Amino acid sequence: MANQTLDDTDLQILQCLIDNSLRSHKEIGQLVHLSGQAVGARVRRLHDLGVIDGYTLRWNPDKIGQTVHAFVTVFMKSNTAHTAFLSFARSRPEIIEVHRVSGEGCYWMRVRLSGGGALNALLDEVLAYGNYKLSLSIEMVK
Amino acid sequence: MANQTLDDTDLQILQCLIDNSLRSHKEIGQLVHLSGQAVGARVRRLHDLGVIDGYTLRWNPDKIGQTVHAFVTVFMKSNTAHTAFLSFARSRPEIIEVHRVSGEGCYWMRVRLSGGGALNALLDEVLAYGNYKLSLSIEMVK
DNA sequence: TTCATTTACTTTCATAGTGAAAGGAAATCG
DNA sequence: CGATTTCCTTTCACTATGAAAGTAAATGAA
Repeated sequence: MANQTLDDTDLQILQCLIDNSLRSHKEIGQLVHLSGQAVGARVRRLHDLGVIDGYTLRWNPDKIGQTVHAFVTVFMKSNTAHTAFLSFARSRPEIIEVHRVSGEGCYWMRVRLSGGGALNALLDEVLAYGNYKLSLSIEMVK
Repeated sequence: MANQTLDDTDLQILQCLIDNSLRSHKEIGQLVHLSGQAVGARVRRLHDLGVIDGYTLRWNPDKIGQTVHAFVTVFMKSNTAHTAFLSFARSRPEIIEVHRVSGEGCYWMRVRLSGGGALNALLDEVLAYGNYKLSLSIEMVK
């Protein structure tokens, strides 16, 4: 296999697919001056290199009733609570994303819920592991 | 057009596509007991209803050298800085996502950068609009 | 230099996925 | 009761795809 590095064409293809992963290789090929098959080969390489992890949707949670979008910074109350907290976080589908962070708090997470009641219930459960700070997203402006 | 509501099958299809948007309609159809074409029609409806916004990639920014992933909460220093800050944020490709928030600060944003130097430079610019709090993502654990 | 190898591409071809159209079954409604 | 609507299936034509074969340029060794 070739060089581990990506050239400009690879990045262009990547950007193009991030924008719309259904674009055909042929169409992308016209942009980057390659045949569709050559684009296909590069996409496969991006996959092999681990640059591309998978294909997914851009979608609208509030259209299925998940109107609350919030960010929660968690401050663990003890050193032993970490693994328990992690398995809790992983088990909850309303917790979309969790990061171990340095700076403010120990963990940061993004949650999506159907309303204030659900948020209240979730935060109550978080309290078992530590304190938190909450930011509600009013609008995603970018 | 039909009812505005989505049934369980629609949600199953949605979940399936979020997991892997390249799955064929036929394969999804086998899961939800429909023909591929019926799945296609429902996917089109999800599009029309605005539930599905587009198709994109799950990918790995650190593989292209963007190794720093950070969350920045911004506290505006004046009421007039908002629009300027927004156009600044929108113009910077390293600022991936921006939300207006209630709770901690005025805005929350996610940034991806090539290293500490770039982060330092970006934060310097943010200081023109207000103060900030920074959290570095050590690892995305979910 | 010359020949062999590698890399990355194009073209060709067989296969699979797609949307459009036509037709059918069940539910709704006057 | 028949008409309409909704949602589905089947069929069909078209397009996108990956595999294979062939080509051209670059690299490297004798």
